[in-house]
Amino acid sequence: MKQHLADLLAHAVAGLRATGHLPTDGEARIEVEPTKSKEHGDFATNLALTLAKLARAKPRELAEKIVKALPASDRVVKVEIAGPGFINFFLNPTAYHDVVNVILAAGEKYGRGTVGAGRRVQVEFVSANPTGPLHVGHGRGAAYGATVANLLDAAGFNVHREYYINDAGRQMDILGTSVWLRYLELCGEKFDFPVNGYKGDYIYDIGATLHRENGDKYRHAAAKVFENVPADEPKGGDKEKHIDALIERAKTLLGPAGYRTVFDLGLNVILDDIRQDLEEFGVTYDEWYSERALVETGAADRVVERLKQSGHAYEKDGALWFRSTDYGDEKDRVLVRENGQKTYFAHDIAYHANKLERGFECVIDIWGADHHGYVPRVKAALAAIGDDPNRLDVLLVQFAVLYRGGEKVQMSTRSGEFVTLRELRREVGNDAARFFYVLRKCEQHMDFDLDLAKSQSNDNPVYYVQYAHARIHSVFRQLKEKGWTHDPANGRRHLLRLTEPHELALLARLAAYPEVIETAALAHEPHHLAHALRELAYDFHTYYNTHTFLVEDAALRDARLNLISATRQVLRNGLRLLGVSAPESM
RNA sequence: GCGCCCGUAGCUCAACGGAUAGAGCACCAGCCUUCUAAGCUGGCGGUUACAGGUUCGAUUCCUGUCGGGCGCGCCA
Repeated sequence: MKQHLADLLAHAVAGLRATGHLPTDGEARIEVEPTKSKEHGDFATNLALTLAKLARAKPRELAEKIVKALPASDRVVKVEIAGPGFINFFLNPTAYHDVVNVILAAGEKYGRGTVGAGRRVQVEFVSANPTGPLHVGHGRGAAYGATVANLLDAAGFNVHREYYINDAGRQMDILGTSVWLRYLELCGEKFDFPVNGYKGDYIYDIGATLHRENGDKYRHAAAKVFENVPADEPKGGDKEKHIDALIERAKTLLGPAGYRTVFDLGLNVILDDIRQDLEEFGVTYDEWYSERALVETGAADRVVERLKQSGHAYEKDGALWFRSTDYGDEKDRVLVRENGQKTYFAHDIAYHANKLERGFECVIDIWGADHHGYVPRVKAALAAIGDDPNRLDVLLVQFAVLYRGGEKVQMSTRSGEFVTLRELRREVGNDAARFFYVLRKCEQHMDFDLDLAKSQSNDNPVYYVQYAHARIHSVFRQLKEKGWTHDPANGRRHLLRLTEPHELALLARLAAYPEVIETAALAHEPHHLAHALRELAYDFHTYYNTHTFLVEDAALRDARLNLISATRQVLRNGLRLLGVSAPESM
């Protein structure tokens, strides 16, 4: 419909240009929007306002000319000029009826678009360190990323979903060492566990597995393990130096193969847990990309070398620095540490260079907002190695604060008192979690009301939308009980009977759905879809409350059943994109 | 101190630079013999934090101030 009006306007503009009423230079961007108020018709364009300057004419006068130049259309009953120069289109109500046929014919494909056809994009999200279970912060990134990816897919893009496994680096060494130390405790060794080690219960479990499968194979005397290791913090030492020395000791005593076994056990157990958690949450990936693999293939070395060769890196204080300030970063960043180890940043440059090399037109990263300071340096690095930093779009997801009984749920990663994603899913269910997480745009701080998410009432937007879907199924069950059947072909012949304001509103909402998908996909903003579904549910519920569908008049009945059947289809399609179930009864 | 994000109705949040800034909740007044009351109708509620600027037009863009969150490591 929108396109049809845009075509009419384009025709008018071309006509005005041909007759010299409009200059031929300058582009005319034609924007047609659904109106907010019925007084302004069904669709409106601000074309005369945007072209006024170019045409050196008053907007309203230009609008007159445009309207005169418009070709006739049987779908448009009236065109008005209003306000400062808006052109309002009033549609023939029958123009909307066809959307019912379109939806029923397209089925689950209704809403899919083609803007992304032939374009490959990558969405990397969650990518939490495999050092422990996912918490509710990761949950938002998971729901958000999965939905953005689904939307892009629906908009026709070729989408690659990826999880970057941070399986290299110091944090993972700390994890591996923590596992080993817990294992040593189970072997009977006595010592103080390092304050900087990972203390979660799951570390004990992994240590126990190690012990069960290997007995004393990796056992070394505590005295040997802690010999000459700098003191830990409680004993007046430095906790960082303490844990680093323990990592080195683990590597020496266990040897490369033994260390790798312990390390990989920790990594794999936790990664499997994360994978399972996400899968249960309806979040799946095309690829799990290993940082360690990237390092082991020499990609990180090569990218550092490139920066060195091109003069973007320099040595200082025994380390190798990237001059990111040349590209607007606030300070230069270390690539290779004094101890010869490359930083996470160096690996990440290699990773992002690799992503772009893989030929994605656009690469989307979804990060927690606490990583925002990291964006300029990654973009700087991409620019320095000759890539276009604009191909990388980083979405920063703000934290979600949980509320229960009107009180903030206290969380602290430091003390280990964080709420896990799994706990949240258990408490409110996958559907509510997925829906609530994408109800706000990512840069918005979110208040997550657990009580609301759990409540089975219309105040809960998830139930409200799901119930609309279930209610339509219920109507069809009632139909059967009354001994009637739905004749879609008959309904199709009598769609003209749908003239009630509630029906026209519902039709307009259904017709707008594909555009919602496109807008949400291109803007990477899933909340548009969540809101649109709530509004669609609202239109349906009010319609339901005002009119009876199962009337004696078979023509009207079938037409209405076609309409609500189409509504059900759109609700199902939309919920599917959000990763929320569409129940048939509640 | 510097940087990024946010500031819209009592609360939670919307609004490609467009018309009279919208929803839901809460509150107030009505409604239930109905295909599910898990509902409906109406009402109340705003100097879009503040001050400038850009223009036909600013919640939206720019500058500054104030307030909240986050970050500022040779961790990841």
